[in-house]
Amino acid sequence: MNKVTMADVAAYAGVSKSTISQYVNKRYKFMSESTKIRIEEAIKELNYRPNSVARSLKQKSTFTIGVIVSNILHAFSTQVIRSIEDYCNSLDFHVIVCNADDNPEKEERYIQMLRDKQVDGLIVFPTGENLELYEEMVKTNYPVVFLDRKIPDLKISSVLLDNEQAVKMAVEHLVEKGYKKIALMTNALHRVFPRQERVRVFKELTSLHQLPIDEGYIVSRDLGQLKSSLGELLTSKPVDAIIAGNDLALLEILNYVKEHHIVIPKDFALISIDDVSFGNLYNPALTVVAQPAFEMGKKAAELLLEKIKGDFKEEEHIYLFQPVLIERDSC
Amino acid sequence: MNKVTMADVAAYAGVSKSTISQYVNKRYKFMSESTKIRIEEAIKELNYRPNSVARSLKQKSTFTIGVIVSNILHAFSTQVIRSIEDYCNSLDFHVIVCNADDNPEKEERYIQMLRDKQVDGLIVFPTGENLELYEEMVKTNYPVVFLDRKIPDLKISSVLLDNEQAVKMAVEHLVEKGYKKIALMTNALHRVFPRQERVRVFKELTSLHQLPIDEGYIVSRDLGQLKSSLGELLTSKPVDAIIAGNDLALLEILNYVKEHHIVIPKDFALISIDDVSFGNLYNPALTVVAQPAFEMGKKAAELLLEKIKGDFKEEEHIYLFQPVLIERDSC
DNA sequence: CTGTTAGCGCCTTCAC
DNA sequence: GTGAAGGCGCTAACAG
Repeated sequence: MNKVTMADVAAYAGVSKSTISQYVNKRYKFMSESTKIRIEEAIKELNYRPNSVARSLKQKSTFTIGVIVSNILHAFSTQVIRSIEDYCNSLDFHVIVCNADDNPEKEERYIQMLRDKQVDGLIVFPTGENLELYEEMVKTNYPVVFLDRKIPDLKISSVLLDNEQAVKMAVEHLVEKGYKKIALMTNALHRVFPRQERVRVFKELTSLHQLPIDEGYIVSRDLGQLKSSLGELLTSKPVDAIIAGNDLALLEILNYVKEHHIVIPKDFALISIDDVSFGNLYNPALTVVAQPAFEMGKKAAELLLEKIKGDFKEEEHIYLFQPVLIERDSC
Repeated sequence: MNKVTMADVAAYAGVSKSTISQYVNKRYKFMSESTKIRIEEAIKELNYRPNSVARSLKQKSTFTIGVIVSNILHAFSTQVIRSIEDYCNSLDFHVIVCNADDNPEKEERYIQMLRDKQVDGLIVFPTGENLELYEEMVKTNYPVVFLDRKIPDLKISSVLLDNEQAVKMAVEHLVEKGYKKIALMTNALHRVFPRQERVRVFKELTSLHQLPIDEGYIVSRDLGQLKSSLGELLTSKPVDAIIAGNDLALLEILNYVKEHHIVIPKDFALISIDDVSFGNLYNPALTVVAQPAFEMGKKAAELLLEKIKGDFKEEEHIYLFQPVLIERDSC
C-alpha cells in the first residue's frame, strides 16, 4: 500500500514536515527554488500521495458531498447524479452516491453514515418520513438540499419540477389537438404531488376547457393495479386521451396497449409526464412533458456548494423547474 | 454542526475517553452496568456520533470501496452499481461511485482521488488506457476488481460477460428460426471485444452452419455512421436477420427501422446483445441476449471484499458470466 | 525562508 | 473495570 508519509518525504528531501505541507498546498511564495525542486523530486521518487483522511481530520472538511437518491434505477436519478457529479468535479468536490430505495430506514442510515463520514453537505430525494432528522439538520445548520420532493413546513432549499404546470401543459396540449375526454393515470406512491392538488388542478382545467367533470377520469392506484384500472376505465367511460403521471405509469399503460392491440392515437391519445429513453423510438413516438433533469441536478449542486461556502441566501428556497413539451406522434 | 466529541461524552458521563471508546466499539465485556448506562445516556443526551474520519485515520481502514463506471447513464452500469451497493450494505461497507466517462484522464484522477481518500479497494470498468497505473496497483497489492472489460496480461480479477458465447447464442437462435443471411452490427468503440475475435467467432459459426461467408456482413462503425452503414448493407446484400452488438447499436438500428418503415421480423429479424428497458414493450417485443448485470455486480463486490479481508485466491481471476437468451417476437 | 510545536478525534496498549 | 499516554498523517501558528 501507500505507506509513504509526509515525514518520509521530509527526511528524504532534508527538510521538515511543514515545508512539505506548504509545498503540497502550493503555498510556495516564500520557498527557495532549490528546496522546491528537492521536494518535487523526493515526492516523485517516493511516489508520495497525501492522505486526505488525515487532512480532512485536521481541516474539518472533506470536500465531499453525499447524494441520496430514491432509486438509482430511474433514468431521472441517473441524469441528476450525472449532472451533480459533473458540476462538483469542476470545483474539485467529490460525490458519494447512495440509494435509499424509498425506504425511510435506509434513508436515515445513509444520512447518519454520510454525516459520520463528515461530508460537507447532502443532496437528498427525501422519503418524507424522517421528519425529526430533517428538522435536526435544519436546526444544526447542516447544508442540505432536497430534490424532486418537497417536505412541507421545512426550511430546506428544494429543487422541484412544477408538477402543476406539467399537468396543465399536458391537458392543454391535448385540448389543442381536439381531445376532450381526458383521463389522468398515475401510480399512488411515486413522487409527492398530493392527490388533492392533482385533483384540484385537473378540475380547474376541465372546467376551464369545458371538458367532462368526472373524478372517474382521475385514476391513482398502486402500480400493479394500474393495468386493470385502465381496463375498467375504458369499458366504463368514453376516453379519447390519457395522461401518464410518470414513467412507471406510462410503462403499465404501454403494457396494456400491447396486450389489447390498441392503436395509438386512434383508440386513444397518450402523453406522458417524464420522458423515457425509447420515447422517440416507440411506434408511435411518444409525446411527453419532460423534466429538465440535468438542469435540476446542476441547480441542486450549485445551491449546496453555495451553502457549504457559507453564502446562505435564506430568502428563497423553492426552485421550481418548468417542464418541457416534446411533441411527437402519440397525440 | 456536530461538534460534540468523545471527550465531551467522557466529561458528561464522568469517565475517561478510552472507556467511551470501548463502549462505542461494543467491547463492554469488562464494563460495569452502571457506567454502561451512564455512557448510554450521555451519548443520547449530547447526541454524540463518532467521527469516522478520525477513526479511519487511526485504523487505516475506511470501510469504503470505490466504483468507477464507464458511464452511469447506461442501464448496465446502474444495475451493477445497484447490486454492488446492496451487497456492500449488507456487510456495512460503503460505496463511492464515480463516472469516468470512458475518459482515461478522468479515470486516472478518480483512481488517485479514491486512493487518497484511503478507500479499501476499487471496482473499475477500465478504459484500458492507464496501464502503468493498473500495474502499479497490482505491484502494491492494492485490492482491485475489473468489470465489463478485460485488460490483457494483467493479474487483476475481472468479471466479464462471455462475449463469444453471446454471439454464438444469437447466431444459433437465428439459425434455428431459419434465418440464413445474418449480419452483425456494432459500434466500434463500445466494449472491448476485439474485432478480430468477433470476426473469428462469426466466421466459425457461419461455416459451421453453412451460412454465406462474407465479411460484408460484419459491420463495425462509429455510432453516428451506423445508420448509413445499415442502409448500404441492405441495398448491397440480401439480409434476413441482424444482430445488434450492444444496446447503443440497437438504438441506431431501431431509429433506421422507424425512418424507413421497416417491419420486423418480416423485412428482417432482429436480436440484440444487451437487454433494454423497453425490450418487452417495443412492437414487436425484442428478442435479446441479456447480461446478468446484477449477478456480475454482486460477484465483483464479493471478490473485492474477499481481497480486502485478505482472502486472496490468486489462482483464478477471470469470471466469465453466461449471457441469457430472452426470446420475444423480433425473431 | 524553514523548523518547532501543538493539536484534529479516535484507538490501543499498559498500568492502576 | 477504568484511566493515562502516545500516536495515526497532516496543518497552522509562531519562532527563528
